[in-house]
Amino acid sequence: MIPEFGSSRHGDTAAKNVEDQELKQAGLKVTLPRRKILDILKQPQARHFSAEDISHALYDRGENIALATIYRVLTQFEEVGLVQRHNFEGSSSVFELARGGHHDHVVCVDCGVVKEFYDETIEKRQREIAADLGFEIEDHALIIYGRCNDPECRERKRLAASR
Amino acid sequence: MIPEFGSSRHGDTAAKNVEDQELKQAGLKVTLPRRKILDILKQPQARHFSAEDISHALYDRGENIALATIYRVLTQFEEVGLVQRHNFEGSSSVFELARGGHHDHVVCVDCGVVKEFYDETIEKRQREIAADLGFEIEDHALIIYGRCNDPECRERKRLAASR
DNA sequence: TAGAGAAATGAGAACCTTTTGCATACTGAA
DNA sequence: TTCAGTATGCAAAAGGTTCTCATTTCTCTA
Repeated sequence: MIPEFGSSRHGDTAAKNVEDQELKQAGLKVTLPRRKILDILKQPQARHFSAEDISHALYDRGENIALATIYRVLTQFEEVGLVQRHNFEGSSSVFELARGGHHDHVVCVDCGVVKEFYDETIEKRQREIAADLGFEIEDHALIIYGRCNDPECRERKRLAASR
Repeated sequence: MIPEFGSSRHGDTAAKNVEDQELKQAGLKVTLPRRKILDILKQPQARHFSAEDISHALYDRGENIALATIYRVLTQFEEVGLVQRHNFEGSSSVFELARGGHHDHVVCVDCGVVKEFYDETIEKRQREIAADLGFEIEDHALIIYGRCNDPECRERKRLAASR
């Protein structure tokens, strides 16, 4: 039961136990698909995944989970607050692990890279505006679309297009 | 050719001429479907339409335009800047006539009513944030979801659900 | 630790919105 | 008025997401 030396990668026993706890605390049964999907969502290289992205990521790991299950699991994760769903421009929803704090997004229209930000000034104004209009805020989405100045942008664009 | 007394409703000759000019100025051929759709978009009672909404509105007027055409026309209108497309939460895009100024939206999660606002403080912060992150702003979408305090909200909700 | 009952999964069909292909109809310039 | 080039209607297709249902997996209890 003690993780052996060199086993510290995804699928790691210790990591699994952590994830099991998270799932249980969220009120969800611990199942293989849920654990694997959570594992993908936690990988540090990326933060925003469409259902397809997750499917591909799993495939790359040699795992295979039905798309229907991925959608179901993501929806459940969203319901219990484990992930947030965003509808960026374009067709499909993207999901990201909820890490407590709210934040908004800047998306590059060329390469699709996503950056996050939080701005209290904006948050405050939103609350004021909603109140002025007689609304009780439930949620909000602020997405800035632009072009990033990253030299790798063009390269990423090419990659994204070839998928 | 002079509009007769009592003819000042949609379909009005004078109004048609105005719309014809708008279409021409936008670089589009004047066709019946385009004129009719523009006419629906201009009606004062509502501002935000999905393709279905437009289809139904046309149907109610005894007109009938293929959904495919409605989508094509809306896309063209968007391309020439006549309308703006928004992706509120939920499945379909909504379109509104572009009347010059940019504005953002507050949407009631119960009845779906949409209110618009413009706030220079938020606009300014967005520009600053984008600049800080090295982005050149192309566009942005800010949607506040909440519950309105309108007594008719419940009634509208019922109506919306029954559609 | 085996077994029952509840819940979750896989596979594919179904759904919904949006797009596309193609034959026909219309628009606008000559 | 004619004609080339577009636009439209219809039906089929596409893309993303959800649903159905038979089968499998979990969890809990005996």
